[in-house]
Amino acid sequence: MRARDGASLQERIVALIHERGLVPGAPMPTEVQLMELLGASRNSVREAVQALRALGIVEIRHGHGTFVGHASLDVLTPSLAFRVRSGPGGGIRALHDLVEVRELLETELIGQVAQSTSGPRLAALDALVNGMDRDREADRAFHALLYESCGNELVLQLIGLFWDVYHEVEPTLGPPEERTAEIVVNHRRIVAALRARDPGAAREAMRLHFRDVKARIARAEARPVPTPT
Amino acid sequence: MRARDGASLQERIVALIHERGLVPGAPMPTEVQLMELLGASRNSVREAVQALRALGIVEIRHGHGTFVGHASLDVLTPSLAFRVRSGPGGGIRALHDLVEVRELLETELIGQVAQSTSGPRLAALDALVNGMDRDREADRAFHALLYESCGNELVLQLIGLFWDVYHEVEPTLGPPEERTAEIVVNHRRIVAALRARDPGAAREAMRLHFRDVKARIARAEARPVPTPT
DNA sequence: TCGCATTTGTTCGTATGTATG
DNA sequence: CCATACATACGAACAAATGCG
Repeated sequence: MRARDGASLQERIVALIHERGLVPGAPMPTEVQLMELLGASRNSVREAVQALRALGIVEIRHGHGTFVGHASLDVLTPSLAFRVRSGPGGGIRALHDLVEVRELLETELIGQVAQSTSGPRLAALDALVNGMDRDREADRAFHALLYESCGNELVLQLIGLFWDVYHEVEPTLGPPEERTAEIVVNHRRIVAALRARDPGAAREAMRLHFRDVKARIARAEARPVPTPT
Repeated sequence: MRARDGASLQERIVALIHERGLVPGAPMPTEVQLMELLGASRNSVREAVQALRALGIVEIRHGHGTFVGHASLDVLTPSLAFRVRSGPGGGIRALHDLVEVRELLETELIGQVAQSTSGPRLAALDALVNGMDRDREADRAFHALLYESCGNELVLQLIGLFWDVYHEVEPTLGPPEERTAEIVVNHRRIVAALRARDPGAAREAMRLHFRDVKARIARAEARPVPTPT
């Protein structure tokens, strides 16, 4: 193990996880054990482990130990948010691209689930729409619930990730535009299309929803750039 | 700056980048400068910086300095690859989900570019298909070139990321199945649909392409799990 | 070509905070 | 309250890579 030194410590620790068949939640070797396993000092081991923590590959619990992580996509929020913010023109363009990817995914997905969304789920979606003016998170839950029946955990996390990044960057666009009425109408239209089991209408409703989101970005683009303190 | 200690060093460094308006490629403060700016020891600073490096937020050049990174999505390859591999059942299910997301994105995108792909681009695509039996990377370049005209850098990187992760994990499925003929036929069908400027046919051709990819995964699922050393 | 300064990479020793039994 | 195990943090020193005069 100490022999092959082409790989970085970070990569060697990942290889070690796979070799031992460690599954998410399993305890990692302690720092001292990693030191002797990898033939490296404590600080080098810690730097590698911190990098893996940033990637969600391990989880660290202070005073308790280090454990194999689930590599959930939400750990990538800082990276994506940084990417968007540091884009040209204050990141307006990057934000537009981000929303467009959400639109791509969700228009395609909504067409797939349009004919198979159950009655109880429709009722739950209705409830979320009703709470949208009060609860900010209702929108996030709405979009997650829409595609839950796909059984594709990755796409759910991707959509959640993009939602998080958008709502982290969006406040920098300027003063919040409260257009709750528009938003609610757009979401009701989506649910109505699902209830009618009409994939084409569902896709169209989704496009209209994102048309408004992109319009908000376009308005911010036209406005003078807010001075970044 | 030294005052507020609610945020982690990692977050404070990111905040510092934004406060100073540092753009990708710009030089970061040296480790010693970060020490005094953040009021932390060198080791602590290094651990935070290494985490940011893993996320692609900074780039480190030994003996030269640390620079603001581009947060390109390909740094997320280890995280996604780990996630797929550590999924239940050797990650077959997670791999299926991954390919399905690619399919979602690419079927939607191909419909968008079907009517606007220029002649020279079509010729370049033809050339890539012809080289696919020899050059493994030709497939990656093909899918990247398809959507280049969208002008959405994020979606290009996402598709590249998924391609990389798939081809990193795929060899663990078992012995390579060389079905170059099938692959070439599928890609030719896509180019033909673009040449005919037929979005519906393009989407269908893309579906057929991914149908074969998913079939390969399904065959691997039926096979006994290869013992992980 | 050489030597020097700068910067990151690695290691050691030590002390402190935290969770568990 | 104590003891143990673990992660966190700090300071100092030396090694290695890069750039420059």
